[in-house]
Amino acid sequence: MNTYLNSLNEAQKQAVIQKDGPMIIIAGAGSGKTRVLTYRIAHLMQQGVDAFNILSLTFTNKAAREMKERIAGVVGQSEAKNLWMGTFHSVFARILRSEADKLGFPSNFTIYDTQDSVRLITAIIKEMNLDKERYKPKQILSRISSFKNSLITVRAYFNNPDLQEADMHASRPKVGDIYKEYVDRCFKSGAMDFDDLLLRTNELLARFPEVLAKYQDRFRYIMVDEYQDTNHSQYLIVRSLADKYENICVVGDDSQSIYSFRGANIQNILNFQKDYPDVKTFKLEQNYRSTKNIVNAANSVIARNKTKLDKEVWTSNDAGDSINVMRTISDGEEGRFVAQSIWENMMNNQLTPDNFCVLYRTNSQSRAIEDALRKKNIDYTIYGGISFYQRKEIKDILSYLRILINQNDEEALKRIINYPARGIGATTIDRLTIAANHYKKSIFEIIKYIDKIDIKINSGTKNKLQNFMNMILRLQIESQTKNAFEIAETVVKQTRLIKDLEKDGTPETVSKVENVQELLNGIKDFITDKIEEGEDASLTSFLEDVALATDFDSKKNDNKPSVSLMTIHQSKGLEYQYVYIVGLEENLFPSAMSMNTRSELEEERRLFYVALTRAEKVAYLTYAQTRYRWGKLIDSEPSRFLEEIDDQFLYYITPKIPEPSINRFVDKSIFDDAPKGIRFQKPIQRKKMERNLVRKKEIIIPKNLKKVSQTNAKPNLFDESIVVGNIVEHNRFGAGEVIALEGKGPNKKAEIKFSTVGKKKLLLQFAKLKVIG
DNA sequence: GGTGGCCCATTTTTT
DNA sequence: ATGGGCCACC
Repeated sequence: MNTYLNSLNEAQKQAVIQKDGPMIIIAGAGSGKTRVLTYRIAHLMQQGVDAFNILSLTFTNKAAREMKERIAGVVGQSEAKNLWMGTFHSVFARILRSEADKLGFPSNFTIYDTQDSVRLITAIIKEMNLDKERYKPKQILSRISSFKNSLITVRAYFNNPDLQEADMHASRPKVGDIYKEYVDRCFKSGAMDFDDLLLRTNELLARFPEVLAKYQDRFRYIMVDEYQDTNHSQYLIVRSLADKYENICVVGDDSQSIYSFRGANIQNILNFQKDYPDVKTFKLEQNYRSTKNIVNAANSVIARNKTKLDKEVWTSNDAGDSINVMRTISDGEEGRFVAQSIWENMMNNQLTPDNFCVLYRTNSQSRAIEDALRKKNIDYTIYGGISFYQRKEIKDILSYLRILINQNDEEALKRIINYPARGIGATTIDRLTIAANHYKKSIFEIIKYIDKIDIKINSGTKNKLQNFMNMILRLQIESQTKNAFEIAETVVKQTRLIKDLEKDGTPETVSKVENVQELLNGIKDFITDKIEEGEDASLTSFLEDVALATDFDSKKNDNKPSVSLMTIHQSKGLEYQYVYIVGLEENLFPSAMSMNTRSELEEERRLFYVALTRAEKVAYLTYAQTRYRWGKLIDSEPSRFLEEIDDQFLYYITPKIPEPSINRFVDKSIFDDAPKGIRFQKPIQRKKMERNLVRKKEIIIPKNLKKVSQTNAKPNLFDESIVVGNIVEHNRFGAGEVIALEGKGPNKKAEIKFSTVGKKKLLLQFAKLKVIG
């Protein structure tokens, strides 16, 4: 038989060679799921199935790309290229583009990201004169999103008394009206939001039987990865498409379902066997990734969940180290511990930083870790947070590009119509919006016909509007002959955006200008890549990529090995030798928002399970007794998850001490003005561990040092300390040498030669330099 | 209509 | 702590 089959265990092999009919692969963490999926697709192709007839849906673009590469390794590049592989959103965006006219959308429809959606909803709430305290735009959006993911259209909403009652009860009787207006406005703008990409696909398949038949015939073999995180809308798409041939293979792990907050429905995987009674079930239970201690510890935690499928993950790997538990005084100390520990493990085991990963529940926790790693000169890459494409200066340019593709794109238009300033103010935009709503046209069309309609805008402003419109129209014409890079470059030049940014010359704007440059380079790379691969290199294609890209997908430019910092959600599917899970505190992890119901808590527990099972060799769990949150120092209790791990797998670096019970009835901060008693800290018991002593010495930082770094408010401490010849470190530019100083007090500047960006003059009071040599 | 300063929320996770 | 939104003044 084929050689690749020999590298598989029995369960994996069975799953790979099962060709037809419905099947489910329950894949425990680290059980070689991707291998199985990859080989299964390759095997199908070797059995004569045409790549064009295989649809494989993944959770991230990155997963799709990697899988495609691996399949190419087995069946060859040219064949692999024909596979339909990608995220639900990207695959169906592509299909929607080619069928858009049926739904009344232009084929070059815009994809609204969350920011666009929130802004539109904010505008609608304002136009409807609703109280934005009661109607919080983000909350409204998430409600609308959940409607869409459950296929509750506007009409379905108004036909459903229960839903309306619920909103009435929540004192938000206008939710349905906002929903309706939001959908109308998206439609008028030729825009779909993320949920529309799924909802409209369902609409397409439901309303047009011939379209359904076409895709049913095209996708004879369907595979869905991470099935536990599909929502109802995705579920229905898959069911519809698979309805004819029923060659449907879903893969997932119910223990790793962590996206219910965005509508994922764990029941999809739990009920798969009910949907297809003649389903074949395969269980991948052998874990190849982690040590026994890690696998068993993870099992001991997840065992507490009631909702789960029956499976037993095991490993034949070594027992390995115990899982280390570390308590620190503060989040700052937690960061320093992590940095110190990573450094020691790197030194002791001759490891590069890319073997380490720090996982946290919320993005905001990254800061303390970053600070500590930077101080130790350990390279790190931070994933998530505000993505590059969300930054204002980038979104502004993208908005210009979007308008060129789709002039009805309302959100793009509103961003740029007066940026850079061209004398078109809020009042004008309000009037245009009212007219647009009245005539059921887009704002851009209103501007086009501004002389022909009754609108209260004076002639000077009309002129400005027409100048703006003409500029866009001109650029549109240019965009027909230029490629995406050239047109972006033209936009930047013609709109004088960079000039506008440069005019106030603070270091922040310097970085903005660089970001713009980076965007242009990115577009250039995109075009080169696509042309090389013989794929669509158009501006539309670029914008779609951007809209659906996650932070992971934007490849980091330098490939210097670095420690990875990310939220646990983002770590799904990844693995690292050493994993640090930080912030294991009640109200943080599990999150305070997720402790109200059993199912929410179970999801947090699955999240913890995911985090722990990322580790191959060593895991560290840390928690801090105090932490800065909302700009305030708060006390924390250790997470219940620490208690839930079977003790035999744990090693307490800091001894486990009974926490003083906290009075939950009275907020002690109301006594803040009372005289402070002596703060008694429990002596640390040093029974077992020498290595702790070493660590302790390293990580205890004099208290005043912390103060110093935090009171950078008024007089910058480094003002006087920096001298010519110092080696300093800058947040973004990295290390550099001070070659000259000028000015006094707040105007004092240093000229610094950076290896990365060359010479720069920076105002010391802003530059936040650290002397490192 | 534009700009600058003040105030406020923000921190759960993301395609 | 920090950025974004809003208001008041130019």
